[in-house]
Order: sequence, then structure tokens, then C-alpha cells
Amino acid sequence: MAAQPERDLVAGVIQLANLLTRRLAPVFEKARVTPQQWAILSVLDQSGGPMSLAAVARSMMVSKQNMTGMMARLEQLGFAERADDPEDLRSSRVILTRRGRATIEKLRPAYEEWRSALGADLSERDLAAAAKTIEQLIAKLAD
Amino acid sequence: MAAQPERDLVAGVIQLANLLTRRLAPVFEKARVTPQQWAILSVLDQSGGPMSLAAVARSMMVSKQNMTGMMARLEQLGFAERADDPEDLRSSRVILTRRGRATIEKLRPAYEEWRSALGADLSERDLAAAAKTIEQLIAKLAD
DNA sequence: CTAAGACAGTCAATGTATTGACCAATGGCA
DNA sequence: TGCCATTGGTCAATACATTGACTGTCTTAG
Repeated sequence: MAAQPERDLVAGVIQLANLLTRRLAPVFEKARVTPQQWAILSVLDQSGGPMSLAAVARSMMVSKQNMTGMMARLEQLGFAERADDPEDLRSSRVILTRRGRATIEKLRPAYEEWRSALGADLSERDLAAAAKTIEQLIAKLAD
Repeated sequence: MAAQPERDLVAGVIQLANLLTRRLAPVFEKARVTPQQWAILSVLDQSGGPMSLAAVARSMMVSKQNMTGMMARLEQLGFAERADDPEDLRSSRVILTRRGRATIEKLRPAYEEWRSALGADLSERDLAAAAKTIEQLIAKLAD
């Protein structure tokens, strides 16, 4: 019965995060999009209008430096575009290209399917409870 | 009251993992050790004897290629050593150096303190339940 | 006993993620 | 008005993490 040497909660979260991205990657592979790129496209898609780079970074809780790089890749791949913000000369306005929107709309069902398969044979209640605890930990650690 | 735009469980786990490593890093900073390096030292410390590189990789659920690189850094920093395994010419035997063992013993209390502060003002029961659900997800996703 | 497959380790390429340092623009406050 | 802290964005350095491709050793089936 194993008795796995008792994985620490911290180690567990990190390992689970790695596993999730590892297993999620093939879902988007046909569109040549990585899970993180998918996440950015999702944020942009659900945001109505253009967003600043910093706003996207905050919403995903990554550093703006990281977002600079990811956005550069996304732009080079033709999924998103940056334009100057006339109201704030420091800022950029990031929007999805038509191709970006088409890609995310095509991939969303695949993601949903994968996502619900993930929760199968686990209790809905347990998942919701875990999600809530995770939210609390995030809130506690976030600045 | 927020009503955070409802974070997906998957996104939550990934963001939490990033936050955890980000907040954990300063705990080990004085010893110039990263959280992942700490994790490897921990595994080696608790393993009794020497381990193969692949065994460490499996125990942390990372690829052996990644472990190659991390181990190279650890060796260069003087925390671990590799020797040929006389029983299997493919394999290496990795052990902690005296410095590695001293470092982990010095850092463990700091980690424990950080770790218990993390769980403060959260319910023990909720944390345990979340840990269990995380284990189930890991088991489901692991090969 | 030999050929096929599995496994240990490495290298290279790419993507993710951090800190630190920096510049330009903004906003508040004296 | 003018200073100064904050914020938006970038660059560089480093670490983590994956896949793919490869060498060499072991194991096992025929």
C-alpha cells in the first residue's frame, strides 16, 4: 500500500503544478501553443478590451519581466498585438489578433474536456474544498 | 469582497506553486541555496545511502535531464558529489558532502518555521484535506 | 548467446520564471 | 511649480523544466 514517504504540502503543490502543465501541453500541441500561452490568450479573451502588459501580469501573478518575454513570443507567433496607449505613454495596449481569437475559440472545448476528465472519479466537494484552500493560501502569499 | 474573477483550479495550483517558491526563496537566500536545491538536498539527506540521479528525479517527479543540470550545479557549489556505481556502470551514486549536510541541517529549522507560519490562521483540517486531494490528483496524473 | 528492449546519463533547444538594474512617464504633495 | 516615489516596460543573468536525440550498459526472451 505504498505509504508514499509523506509528501510535504509545499512539494505536493509544486509537483502537481508541474504535472498539470506537463499533461496539459499535449492538449494544445496541435495548435503549437504552450499552456502558459493559452493562459495569456484566455485572459485577453475574457477581458473585453485591450489590457496593459502589467495588468495581464498581475492577473496571472507573474512578474512583468516574464510577461514581456511571453508577450514577445505571442506577438511573434501572431496571436497578439501591442499598440501604444495614447492615455499613458508608458503603457501598451495588448489585444488578441483575429488568429489569436480563433485559436483560443478552437482550443477551449479541448481544454474543457481535459479539465473535466481531470475531475472525474474525484469528489466534486473535495475539489471545491481544495480550490478554496488554495485560494486562501494564494491570498495569504500574494502581496 | 472582490469576487475574484473565479480562478480556475488549474491556474490556482500553478500560481500557488509559483508563489510558494517565490516566498520560500528568501528563507534559503543567506545560504545561497534555491528552493529546488533545498528539495534535492532534503531528498538526499533523508535517503540514508547514496542515490542514483534517476532515483532522485523520480522522487521529485522531474525529468532526469533536469536533474542532470540541477545536480551539476549542486556539485559545482560543493553540496553533493557523484561517484561511479561499481554495480551498474550506467549509474551514478550521489551523496551529500559534509558541507551539503551541514547546510541542510542549518536550514531545516528556518524551513520548518516558514512552513508552519504558512499554515497559521488556516484550518488544520482544511490543509490536510487539500493535501489529500492534491495527492489524489498527483496519483491520477503520474504515470 | 545474441538480439531487442529498457534504463542511466548527457547534450541541445526552447519556454517559463525569478531578481536586479535601468529609463521614461505619471501622480501626489509640498 | 517642482520634486520624488510609483508605475509600465525592457534587458541581462541565472535557474528550472520540458522534449528530442544520442551513447552506453544492463536484462531478458528466444
